[in-house]
Amino acid sequence: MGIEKRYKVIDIVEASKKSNDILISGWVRNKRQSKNVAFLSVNDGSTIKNLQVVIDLSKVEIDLIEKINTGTSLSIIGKIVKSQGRDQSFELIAHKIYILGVADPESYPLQPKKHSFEFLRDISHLRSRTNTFGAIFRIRHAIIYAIHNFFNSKGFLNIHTPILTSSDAEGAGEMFKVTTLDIEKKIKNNYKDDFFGKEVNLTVSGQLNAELAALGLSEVYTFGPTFRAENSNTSRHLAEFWMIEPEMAFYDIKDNMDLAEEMLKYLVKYTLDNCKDDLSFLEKAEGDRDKQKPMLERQSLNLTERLKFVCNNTFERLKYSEAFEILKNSKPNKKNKFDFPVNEWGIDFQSEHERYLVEKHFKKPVIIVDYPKKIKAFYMRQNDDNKTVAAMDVLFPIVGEIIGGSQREERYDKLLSRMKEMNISEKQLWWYLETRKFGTVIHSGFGLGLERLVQFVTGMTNIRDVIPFPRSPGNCKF
RNA sequence: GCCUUCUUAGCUCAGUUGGUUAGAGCAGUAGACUGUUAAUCUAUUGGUCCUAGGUUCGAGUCCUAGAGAAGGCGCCA
Repeated sequence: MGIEKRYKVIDIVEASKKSNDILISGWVRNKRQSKNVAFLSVNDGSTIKNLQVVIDLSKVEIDLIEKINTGTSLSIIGKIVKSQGRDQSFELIAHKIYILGVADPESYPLQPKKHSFEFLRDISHLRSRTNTFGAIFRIRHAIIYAIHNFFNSKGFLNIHTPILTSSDAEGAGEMFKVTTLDIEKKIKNNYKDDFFGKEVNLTVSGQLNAELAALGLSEVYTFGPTFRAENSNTSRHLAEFWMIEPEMAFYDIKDNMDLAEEMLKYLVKYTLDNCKDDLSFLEKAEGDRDKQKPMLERQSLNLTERLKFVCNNTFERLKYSEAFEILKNSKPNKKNKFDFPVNEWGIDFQSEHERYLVEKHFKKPVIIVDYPKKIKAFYMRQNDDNKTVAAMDVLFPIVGEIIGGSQREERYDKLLSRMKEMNISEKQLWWYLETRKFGTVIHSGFGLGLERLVQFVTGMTNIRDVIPFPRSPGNCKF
């Protein structure tokens, strides 16, 4: 061992490499044994498919074979041949087997059977060895790659915005404090003695910094971790998640919507084209789970149908006021079926309202624009009606709000007066204001939650299952 | 943070109206079997019924509190 080139499982199951003796390494998913022959299903994470390894028991030490169980890591040198079995076209006839690490079958928690996602979440350190999580993480990678691809092809620059931030004026949620002070000693909030000499938090958004860069580089995007200390206990919130935030000079709200729609379609199409095996595995798994559910809770479209649906349909665009009228006159509202009635212009839509618009009324992705200014952030551009701002939310089935964005207020006076109205410290954000003082231009941007997109593409119902090591209230394991 | 539900073998789950020694499938272990594919067949090990109190002649089952989890809601991406 050592001289042979290591092949990946995907190289063999997709197209036979016809060298004589080749080397494969991976983890055993399953062993099947009869009197004269044993079969191993070996996976190395390169594909959802397993490599079938055939062992002639008369030619290999039996002690060695007995040490091999589900979870064992090994390297095998052997020959690729056409498979006699029905589930694969090629298989590896083992000539030499090296056990790298045994896995005690009495204590190894993964079995060749279905495990609940809750159980696998408790063993996140091992769950990437399962079919489902292998598929999810390969798809997650494909999406990340496609994001950079998309922006690069459009001339966007990737900007790293800081993770440590001293601005707490963004209003995007509760923040995690960062300090080197000894909290055991109960120092009375004297941040002058702290590492940075001031109060510092983990970022809740890279937007304000990205705006600075866009107002000089034209088109930029950030793609980094985001931290929210909200006590959110839902299947679509994390305390640490990854967000993509493009920020574009010379883009108005319509350009912004066009970009958001083009991008989502590109990313979904990319996974349809490049993750076929993983998607069809997830689709089948979802179908099996659906069969256990009552008719009403089942998906009306299967996974790839839902993805194609996004790619092939123009997103419905409408103003908040139009959405408000539709909801106000909707059957569930008139019959008092909503928990939150739609009666007064200016209310914030609840997720039941968004789901009605997306899943019942339009039956496709929806972009709502021009929200009432009093329910939106200070930096959003005020419309001429003096009531609304150029904000947009892209709503998807199941996951809800997948993108939130706006045209930014580029007029110094308007921005300043809005900050005063909303009690945002102009002293703290002097640098933000200066971009409007010197060479201001119209510009726009939005935030896309990576995990929510991965959730939609994989059909996973809990966001904690689309990030390798989820952080949520009361949970920071692994 | 609020509401609802759940917690029984390593995993997935049964467990009747409160009643003797708590069950199944899978995994594990032992064996059988000429190429299997969540292999099959036979036998078999394995339990603090989440924790702490309480009611009762008797609690896996009923009550109270706590812990953890899931789903829904709010906050949002």
